[in-house]
Amino acid sequence: MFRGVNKINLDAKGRMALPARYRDQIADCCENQLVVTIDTETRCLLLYPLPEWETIEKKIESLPSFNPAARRIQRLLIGHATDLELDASGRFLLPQPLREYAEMDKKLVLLGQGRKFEIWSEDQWLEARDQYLAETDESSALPDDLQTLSL
Amino acid sequence: MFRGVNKINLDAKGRMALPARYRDQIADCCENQLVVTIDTETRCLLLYPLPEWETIEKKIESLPSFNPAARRIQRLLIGHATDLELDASGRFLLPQPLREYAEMDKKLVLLGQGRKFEIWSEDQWLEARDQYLAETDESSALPDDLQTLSL
DNA sequence: GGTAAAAAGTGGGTTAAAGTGGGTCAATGT
DNA sequence: ACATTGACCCACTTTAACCCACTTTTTACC
Repeated sequence: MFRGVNKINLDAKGRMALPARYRDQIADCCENQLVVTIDTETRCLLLYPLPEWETIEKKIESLPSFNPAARRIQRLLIGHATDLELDASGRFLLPQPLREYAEMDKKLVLLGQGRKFEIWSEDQWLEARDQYLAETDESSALPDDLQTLSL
Repeated sequence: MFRGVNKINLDAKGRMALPARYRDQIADCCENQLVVTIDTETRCLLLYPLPEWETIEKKIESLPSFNPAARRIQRLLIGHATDLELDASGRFLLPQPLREYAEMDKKLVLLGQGRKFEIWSEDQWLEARDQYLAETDESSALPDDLQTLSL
């Protein structure tokens, strides 16, 4: 389970370092094999351990090719999914097209999100977060089984 | 499983290079024998490892010849299918009629799509992608078993 | 709490590999 | 026979993988 916010710098070559506290876990669960792809709703990236991604990919891939909604998801998610491997110092290269998509410059935020991470440009993240905060919990409709969630 | 976006240049002779990261896989699964054909829904091309194509071709061939929709698919897909072989530097020649169909000039995008690739003119791809992104996940009707897909 | 040591983060140089362009020659068909 | 096209080969340019070194932060121990 990945948790937490991490401010990270992208270097001039487009590399970012995975924070040290996640490295053991990543080495264990996927031998440093990761997959990044785009988030289709917001301009951020999703980072999965390879096995985790593969289960998702299988479901998406087996959808009927003539269904337009299926093609859309396949092209967006599988189309942008890129294999990554950590280098000796725990860094990886973010593919240029994905950096462009998420409007990334130097300052990034890595968000732990359970079985995956999200990677945001810091500006985009702060903006999105403030917007979320501006909405009240009541104003956004939750699925039924979450109405009773107790924090 | 093929994944990912790759920006590729078409040279003056109409050749494109298969990105190095796919070469081993292609050499293994089909000894560099590929088949390219058109996508019937959008102006892009489909690139298959030969064995993969053959199974698809068999299915298409066995469709009833008196069904007009079947004839359409047969003519379009099988009709445009062209065998390709990688040269020593991992490149292949895209047949001119297919280049015209997909409105290709210099800048291309190769999209990994599971068991096949898609090849787009970069302009066409960006346009199609932006259009997909403008649709929300909710608005596009997915098959039931994917409604619950959790990324 | 301060200091030293270790680890993490960061930057950048080097080198090998990938990508790209183009010339030549052989094959094909007119 | 000639023109056109594609296969093969070679050379140049660009990129990214690898390695090393420096800075900063954290941790441990005094």
